[in-house]
Amino acid sequence: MRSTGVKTRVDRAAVDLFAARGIDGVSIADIATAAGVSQGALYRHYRSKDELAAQLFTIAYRRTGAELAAIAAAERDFANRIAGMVAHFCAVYDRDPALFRFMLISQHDLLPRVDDTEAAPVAAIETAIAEAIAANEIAAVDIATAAAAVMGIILQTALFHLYGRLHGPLEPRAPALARAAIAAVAALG
Amino acid sequence: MRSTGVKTRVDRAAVDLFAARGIDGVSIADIATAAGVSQGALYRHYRSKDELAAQLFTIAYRRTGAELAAIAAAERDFANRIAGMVAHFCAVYDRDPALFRFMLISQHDLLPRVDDTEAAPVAAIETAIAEAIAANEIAAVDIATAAAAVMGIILQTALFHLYGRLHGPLEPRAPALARAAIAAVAALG
Amino acid sequence: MRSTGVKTRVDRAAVDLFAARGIDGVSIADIATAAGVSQGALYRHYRSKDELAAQLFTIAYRRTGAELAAIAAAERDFANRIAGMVAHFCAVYDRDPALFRFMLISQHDLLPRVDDTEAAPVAAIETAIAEAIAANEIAAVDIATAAAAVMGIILQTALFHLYGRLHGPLEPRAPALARAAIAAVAALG
Amino acid sequence: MRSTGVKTRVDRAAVDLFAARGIDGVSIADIATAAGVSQGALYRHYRSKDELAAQLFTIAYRRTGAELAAIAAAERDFANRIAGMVAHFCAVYDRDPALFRFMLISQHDLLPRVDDTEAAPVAAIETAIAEAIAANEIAAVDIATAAAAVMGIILQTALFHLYGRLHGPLEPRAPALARAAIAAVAALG
DNA sequence: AATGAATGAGTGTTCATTCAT
DNA sequence: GATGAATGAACACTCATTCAT
Repeated sequence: MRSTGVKTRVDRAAVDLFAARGIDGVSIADIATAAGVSQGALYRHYRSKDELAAQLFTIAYRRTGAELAAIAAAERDFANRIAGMVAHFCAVYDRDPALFRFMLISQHDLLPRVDDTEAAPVAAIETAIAEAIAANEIAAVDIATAAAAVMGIILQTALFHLYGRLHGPLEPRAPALARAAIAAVAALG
Repeated sequence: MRSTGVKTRVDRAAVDLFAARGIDGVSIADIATAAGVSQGALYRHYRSKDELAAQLFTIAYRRTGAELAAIAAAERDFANRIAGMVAHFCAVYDRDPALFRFMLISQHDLLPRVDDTEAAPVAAIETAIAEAIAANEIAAVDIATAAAAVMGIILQTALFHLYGRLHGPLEPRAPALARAAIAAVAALG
Repeated sequence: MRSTGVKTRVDRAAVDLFAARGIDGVSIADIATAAGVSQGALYRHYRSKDELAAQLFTIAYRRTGAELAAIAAAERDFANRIAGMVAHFCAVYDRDPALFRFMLISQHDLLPRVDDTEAAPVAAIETAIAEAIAANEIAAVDIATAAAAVMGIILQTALFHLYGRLHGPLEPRAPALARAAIAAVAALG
Repeated sequence: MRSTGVKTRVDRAAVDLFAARGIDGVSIADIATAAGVSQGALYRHYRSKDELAAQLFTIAYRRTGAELAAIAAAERDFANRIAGMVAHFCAVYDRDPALFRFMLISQHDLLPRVDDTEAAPVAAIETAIAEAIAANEIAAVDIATAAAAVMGIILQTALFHLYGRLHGPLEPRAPALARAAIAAVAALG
């Protein structure tokens, strides 16, 4: 039971600081101080600042992708799948807005490093759309375009919340967002 | 007396480099070299690197906001206003994807510095939605939520294009995106 | 004539410090301070500490090699060539013992980086030996072995001087060292 | 109660690594890993990295000095003493070239710490020369100068071998090197 | 007006050493 | 005794900014 919980504290501090100031706006010294750890200790868990950021991103990204895929697999039709995934996005946001913000603002740098393209959250959405088309639940649409609309509605809502344009938990908004997403996809047809 | 257009070249180089590597990934030396200018000359036009980035962002941001407002003002009903604005976003993207990418990836840092809230692109969209509600063109919806959906559909589409998920000019996609945006807003009601 | 002589002062300080404490025993801060220059200024002339050390070594190494070759070429027989080269080594030592010491102690690290094998001081000695054999001035010996003996006599004498085992300028000792070198080569035959 | 031979393994690993990369190029972690020991365990045998290097050097240095002195004492005349000592140097080199290289490249740092001047290998050579002069075996020469020539011939040959300029075991070369050393000393007179 | 050398604070990273377990 | 996580003081290097020319 050695766990001083160094890694846990480092991860938490890093996500919070990265979310607030961006990866480049945060120094290793900042993270170490916020985590209550020496700078050197950090390097026992991550080989570099780059790896720290990439790990945090990749793990959250893959986990979210896997959760979305599981949710979609558990629902029977397109509408419920979209509703479930939208609700999950909202729940993820509500639970840890800093992590969500970190992912939004660092995706431009870090997405290219995630090669596991199947683990992507967007893949779960694309799969749901593709299957809905195949099952004649919705009209044929370009899958990438439709997925962009769905993700855009969710992520921009989260962003507006982060910017203070929206308030309160996101999860109660999930049903409305799901309806909007489904309508948008239908309108693309 | 050749107007070397130092500022023009600096601005161009800065946008391209910022878009490609992020603001922190680009040094003043990089920009000066790419612009064919000395580092010192750069400081004749901008007091700091921060100011350079903020200026580039703010000007493009306000110009886009003003153009959107003008387009909305020139159209008579909600559907045409959304269509016009969506088409304009697409045109802006097609004309200068680097500028678009610069704005997308640096909004998290630079948006807080733009205090002129009326000049924001989102303000034009919100106004169009508010007026449509007032004119009973659409059902009452939360304006910010609806604006988020509209912007999300547009911006995420642009992002997918930047990430290589979509190809070809965006403008031909404008009508479909507009339909999706309008449908999404309607579904939120 | 901008010359603040930064490079000159950096080179001098670096050689002196490297000679006294070894390359790894000297920090960039040490060199900058000793040269009366900021650390950053140093990087305008050398891309890295490594390159600084390698440049100082390579230039002195090649210059010495070229001078030895010129001296050998100017003399008619083996005895005079060895005498000239030994005298030159002594003169180089007397003029700048720190540079000599720097070269002796850093050869293990830096020699592998000098690819120009013809420019080596040892090459001049080997050439003189090979030509003496060809001209039947001396008996046939293994050239590398003979060159090792000649260089060993010179360099170990310099080392003894650096360690305080010998005193006074080296040049007066040159004739005796040359005799010893020639006798050693002859005895190897 | 298995004598794990921690110290033995540490010493071996340290010599090999120091020889290959220099003292400063090797970390305690490197040595511990190569020796299959924890870093902490290393400090049970040596108080510091400095002390480790100094001990390894000093012990080998003194042992070699003592062996040379014994060899010289066992021979009757100058020629046989030099021959014996040269042969011993070659044998030491052939048996453990890494140790030899370690001593050659670290002598600049570590020699000043060996205060026991009588234990030095060079002392054995100087004694042999001094006694040969006293016994009228050779002409009077400056002892330090003559010792430098003898050691230079041996050590530079070893260095050439380490640099790949010479090949095969050194011991067969011992007689020739001894002749060269004796001739060099004679020529210095 | 323009240059680019110089500055110096700040960065990520390494590593000898310590010490709780 | 042995371990290896933790420390913290270096270190090499970068870069926005200044300023003498």
